[in-house]
Amino acid sequence: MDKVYDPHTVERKWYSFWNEKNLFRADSQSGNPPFCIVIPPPNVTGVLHMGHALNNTLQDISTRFKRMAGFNALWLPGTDHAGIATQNVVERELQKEALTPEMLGRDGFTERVWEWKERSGGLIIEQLKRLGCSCDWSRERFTMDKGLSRAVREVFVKLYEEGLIYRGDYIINWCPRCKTALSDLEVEHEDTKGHLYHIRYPLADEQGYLIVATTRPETLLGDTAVAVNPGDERYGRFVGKHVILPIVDKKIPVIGDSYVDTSFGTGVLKVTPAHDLNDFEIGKRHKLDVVKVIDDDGRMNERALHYEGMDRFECRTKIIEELQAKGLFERIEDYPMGVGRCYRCKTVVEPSLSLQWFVSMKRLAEPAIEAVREHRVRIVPEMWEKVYFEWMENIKDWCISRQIWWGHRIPVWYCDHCGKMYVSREEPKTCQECGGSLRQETDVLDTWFSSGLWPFSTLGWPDKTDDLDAFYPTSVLITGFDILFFWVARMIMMGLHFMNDVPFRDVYIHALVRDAEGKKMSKSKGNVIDPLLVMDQYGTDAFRFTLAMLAAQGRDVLLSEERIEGGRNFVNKIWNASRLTFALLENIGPVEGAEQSSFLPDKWIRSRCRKVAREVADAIDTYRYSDAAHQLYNFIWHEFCDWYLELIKPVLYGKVSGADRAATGRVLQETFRDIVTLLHPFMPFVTEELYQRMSDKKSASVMIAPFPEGNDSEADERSEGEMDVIFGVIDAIRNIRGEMAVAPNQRVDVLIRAERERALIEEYAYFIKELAKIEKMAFTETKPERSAIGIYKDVEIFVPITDTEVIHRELARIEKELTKIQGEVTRIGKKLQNRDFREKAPEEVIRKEEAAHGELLSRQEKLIGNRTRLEGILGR
RNA sequence: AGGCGCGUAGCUCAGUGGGAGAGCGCUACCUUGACGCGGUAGAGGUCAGGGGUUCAAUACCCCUCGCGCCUACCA
Repeated sequence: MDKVYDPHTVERKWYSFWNEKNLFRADSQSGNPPFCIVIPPPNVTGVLHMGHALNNTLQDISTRFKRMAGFNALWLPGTDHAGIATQNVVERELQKEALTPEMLGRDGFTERVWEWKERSGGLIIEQLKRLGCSCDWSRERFTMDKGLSRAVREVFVKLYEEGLIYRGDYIINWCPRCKTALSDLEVEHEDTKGHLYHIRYPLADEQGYLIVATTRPETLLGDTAVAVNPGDERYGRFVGKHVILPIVDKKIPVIGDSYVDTSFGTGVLKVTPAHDLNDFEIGKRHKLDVVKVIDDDGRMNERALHYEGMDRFECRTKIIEELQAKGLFERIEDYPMGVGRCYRCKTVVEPSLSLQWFVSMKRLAEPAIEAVREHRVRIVPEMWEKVYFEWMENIKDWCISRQIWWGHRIPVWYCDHCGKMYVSREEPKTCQECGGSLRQETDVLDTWFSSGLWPFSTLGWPDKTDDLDAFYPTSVLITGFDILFFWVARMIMMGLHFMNDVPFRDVYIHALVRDAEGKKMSKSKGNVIDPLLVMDQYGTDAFRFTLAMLAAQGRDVLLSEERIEGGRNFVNKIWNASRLTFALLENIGPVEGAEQSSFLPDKWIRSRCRKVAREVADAIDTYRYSDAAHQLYNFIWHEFCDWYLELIKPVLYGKVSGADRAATGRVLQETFRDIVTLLHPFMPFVTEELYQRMSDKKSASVMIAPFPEGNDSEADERSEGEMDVIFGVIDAIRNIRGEMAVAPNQRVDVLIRAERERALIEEYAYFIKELAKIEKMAFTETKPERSAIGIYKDVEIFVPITDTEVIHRELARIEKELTKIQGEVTRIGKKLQNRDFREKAPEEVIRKEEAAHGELLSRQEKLIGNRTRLEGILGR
């Protein structure tokens, strides 16, 4: 084995090994309890980024753990067709060939997208495999495949029949770049520095004008009224009169509507029902005309007079110029405002009146709110429940139609002749009313419409399948908070509505990955760390383990190369520990028939290992991945490597007479196997490599090795307590050596004064001497004069001092510690004298404080004793 | 505007109603027969500030300041 672990040589081989052995596969007929996760399907256009890496690492940890713990584990993978994103990608590709979608036509274009999908769409799946994901690839799904498309149609038709889907004219968010409607969630809000323009609208029947304040002067061309608050003393009298709409020179009414805020702007509101949600509502109340002046491509249309064909933002400037020229411009002031942008292409979204399809949400939301309130779906961390409720309780109808070609085409047909509409699972041939020919609706559905069905459509719905029986509801959904509304909430609503049961029992919401400065990683900021490069450079296992360590609940994950380096060092540490372990075991030969060891370090490490196994299992089960990883890190590095391996070296090298080498070898072997097994969910590749090298492996793969049973009742508290004494004594001696600047390789003599612990220390004297680098160790009844003192509980350790300069150093050290102790003694002493404390604090706390107080006093006394002796030597 | 979250060692972060922790960084020493991607020891904190509840607060409540995020139809 190499001195340094090389991930590249081992990682490749094991993934195909698992695959060939069919270890990823779940069985719907299995008698084992089910555990199921459906993957948040990445976009087919996607390449693996840090968010995916974290998300899928956590899913894999849970899945691998549950599989090893005896569950019938299914991690169901797949990808999302990502309507707008994918269409954009293919459009860009066409551009290179000087083609447009229009030139290919709808069928030609979608064919191109499928081609593209077959060619490049599998990239992210391959990257997930590199990450080590143990998905059941035989069940991989795609939101546009036959089965899922059928599920989409079924849901659309059912909801329509139930009156929960409707079509109508409403103000929606329009992206002039993508040329499609967007749902409210697909609009990103951004604070920008805007302006408030004050414009004069001349009165029609008398002198003067009303001054209107607006952030969007270009929409003036579509104004059909001016509104004031009817109770406004300044303007009330104008209600019912008219003003002349500037530039257009058209008479429009002044209306009274309580929506108008008298304290905002001038108190006069221009009303453009076709380009503003509130104006639209006002327009409905007052039956106003609706004049659309901006086209689907963001340019002014024929209703915009001489501005026809001009870009909406250029028009804004020109309109102001024209108003100034006409003396109708009052003034301009800075005004911070929110601008909506398309989440795909960042173009400023245009609120626009449009005929679209909607899902009526209220009735669907109510049971979904209940389900979370009653914890039939448990959201972890709980804090996200509030966010969920907040949104669900104020939910608005969902615009689901998109004016693009890539996606599930809405299953609605219109008769060319009589206009009758058919909503149907199967394509109707001709109009039943008049026999006329039918044309299918050209719009497709929002991608999230099909994603919302994912937990049951992937398991075979609408058919009744074994998979649905076995795995629905799924166990847990693991995802980031950024798609809580987009996806999680909708799955809960759809699952309840169509399956009559929640889609998953738990939702674990993990943090976002950010850079070391806490900034969101983005290509434009140039602060992205590419997970694939990281895996190349540091190894997949190191990367995964680092992510798990950083994935504390409810916090952002700040990733830096230094952290990953730490992960790599840990993997390397394990690698080297295994080199030693294998060498030691080979050295002593077979250990299978060995006796149960009575060697204290053996009993101690077994006890610790069982506890850690238990804690790791608990932590993964409750999504505390970071806790689990830290437990393992500390146990393996600081207990197994730093202490245990060092303690057993002399035994296994045959330097301790009377030791049962085989018994200790057996414990080493068992413990090492446990460690590798416990680590496997976190670092699948090295652990498989090491497992396969073991002479005592229990399964064909560590992937299906039983997860070590942790059991607190088997904890060996007595052995742990005794080891603490040994550790305490060694630490005390090392501390003195360090403080007195004794070189690490220089052996020292020590005298030990102990009563109760004497037998134990004597028994393990050899090990103490080895680990603390002691030449001669002896016991004493009296306190030697010329020595430095180390204390562990009642045990006093003396290291003789020869040099006067060292005496001064020791005195300084004692002084420093005494100061610290004095503070503590005073603090606890006060507490113990407090009558309220003695009366009201729990018995246990009082005893604990008394014990601490006593120990401090005894330590203080010992230190003072030594100080007095040393000062005596110096003749003070 | 409302909501949520966060301010703990130089940096990044855990943590808990009763003796302040980790990783990295830093200092000193060390080729101890697995590992320098290592070992041993060490320095470093009024747990943002103020008030309250409590025998006891870094932790629970309120306020202030600073930072981040989400939701929102005030033009």
